[in-house]
This record gives sequence, C-alpha cells and structure tokens, in this order.
Amino acid sequence: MMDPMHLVPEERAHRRPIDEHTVCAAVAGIGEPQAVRVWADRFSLLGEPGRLAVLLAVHRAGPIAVTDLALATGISETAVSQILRLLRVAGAVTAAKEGRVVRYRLDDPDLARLLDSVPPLPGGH
Amino acid sequence: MMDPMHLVPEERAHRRPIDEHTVCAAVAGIGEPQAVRVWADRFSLLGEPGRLAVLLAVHRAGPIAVTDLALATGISETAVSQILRLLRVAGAVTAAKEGRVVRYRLDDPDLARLLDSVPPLPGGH
DNA sequence: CACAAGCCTGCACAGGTGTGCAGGTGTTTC
DNA sequence: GAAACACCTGCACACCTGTGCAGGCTTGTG
Repeated sequence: MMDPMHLVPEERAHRRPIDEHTVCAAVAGIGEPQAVRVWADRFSLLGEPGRLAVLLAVHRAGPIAVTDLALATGISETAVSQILRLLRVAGAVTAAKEGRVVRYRLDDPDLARLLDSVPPLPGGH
Repeated sequence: MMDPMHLVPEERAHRRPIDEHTVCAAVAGIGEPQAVRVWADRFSLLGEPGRLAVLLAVHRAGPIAVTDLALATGISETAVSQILRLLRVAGAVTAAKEGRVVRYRLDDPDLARLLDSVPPLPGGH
C-alpha cells in the first residue's frame, strides 16, 4: 500500500497529523481547490436574502421584468438592478430586452438544482 | 377568480406591475421572507472557500480533529478554529472531545444534502 | 419634440467579515 | 512540576459587500 499521506501537498507534508488516514480522506473529499472556489462562489450567490429572493423569483416565475422583481421582493429597483448586474456577470441569469422592458431568466443548471433544494410554500394555497 | 395581485403585501400593492400574473407567481415562488433568510444563512455558510473546504472535509472524512483539518485544507489552525466556532454556533457541526483532541462531525441534514451537490473528485485516483 | 416609463451605472458611505497576533485553558508526557 | 501538545478566545486590522442617491440611457407615448 502507498503512503497514506501521499495526497497532502509537499509544503505541509512534514507536519504531524493526528490520524493520517483521516487527513488523506479529507484531502480527497475536498477535491481541487479550484473547484472548491467555484462552488463557494455559487453558494455565495445564494447566501444573501435579497439575491436568494430574486433568484427564486426568476427561477420559479419564468422570465420576469425588473419592476416586477422589485414589486414581488420588496427590494428597491436600484438594488434589484445591482443584484441582477452581479448575477449577469456571474453567468447566473440572462437578460432579454423586449421594448423598454428587460426580462430575466435563470441560465445555470447547477444553480437551478440548488434552488430546487429550497422547499416551496408548504400548503400551496 | 380572485384578484391576481392578492399575494402582494398591501404596502406595495398600489404600484403598477408589468405582468400581474408573473408578480403573483414570483411572490408565491419566493415564499415566506423568514424561510428565505434561513436558507440564505445556510448557503452563506457554504459561500466561503475556507468554510466550504472545512465542511466538505468534515462531511466526507467523518469525525476529524482540528489539526488534521488545518493540515488537509492548508488553512492555519487559528483560522480553522474560528471557522469551527462559527459552524458550531450555527448548529452545523458538533464537537466531541477525546483527551486533548477535539473531533468534529457534521450535524445538519440540510447542509449534508447541499454538500452532496458538490461533485467529488472526478476520476477517483 | 417633450415627457414619462423602464432600466442601468458611478460614487460614496455604513456595515459585516476573514485573518493574524498574542495569550489563555486543559491534557498528556517526561 | 515543567514542557509540549491540541485547541480556544479576544482584539485590532484590512478587506469586501450591500445600499441609497443622483444622474444618464433607451424606448415608447401624446
């Protein structure tokens, strides 16, 4: 069998672990730092009430205009615009201009699955 | 049929929507602000690379000590301690003291499901 | 053309957040 | 008992981030 610590980067391989096997399993479980950063950024988008509300509305209410998003979420139109700009450059949503109205839709399968993790209204209505 | 805007809070029911049906669907899709905040807090815990790495390690490498977490993640032991304190008060992890070693484990089903959304190492090894 | 609606942006401010340092507690070992 | 180990905490700092204000742009309307 190989060295149980073979997954630990050399720069810190000299430090003494408490449980070598667990450390190796942890390194494997974490995966590549690059991927961790990408997923942390994804989760970060959902980590603020305003953005989460906007994303839920965009995801579940189909293409929707900025004014309607502000009306439904209770956030000022300015703040909604800022949020949408952030989501746009992050590749989370795409804008479709129709006349003077811009409708946004969700455009990220990973985010869609994460949003589906959030339970909808319990009783319906 | 009822008023299509019946789901919009009175305080902003006077504002003119672009698509009443869409606004109502958005309000329903967002759900209760209280629940949105709770889920935003959940996602926020996963929204930082350090915390996400620690949570992934704790989740996939079973009960693990602080030293081993610092070794596996490459984060300083102080930073790991701070992260674990935050996760503790958030109810995400629980600590089990064994001698002078403290092993942490994940203790939140919702977070566990979200962590399972993060794909493991592609090829294995 | 003048005006309003819908939306976007730059700027400055307050508030939250991660990090390192220094020091402390409890436990094990010699 | 002294020293090393594993871990925790308070504090101060730099940093990032969300928000509102003011203004600008484009598109419809009279």
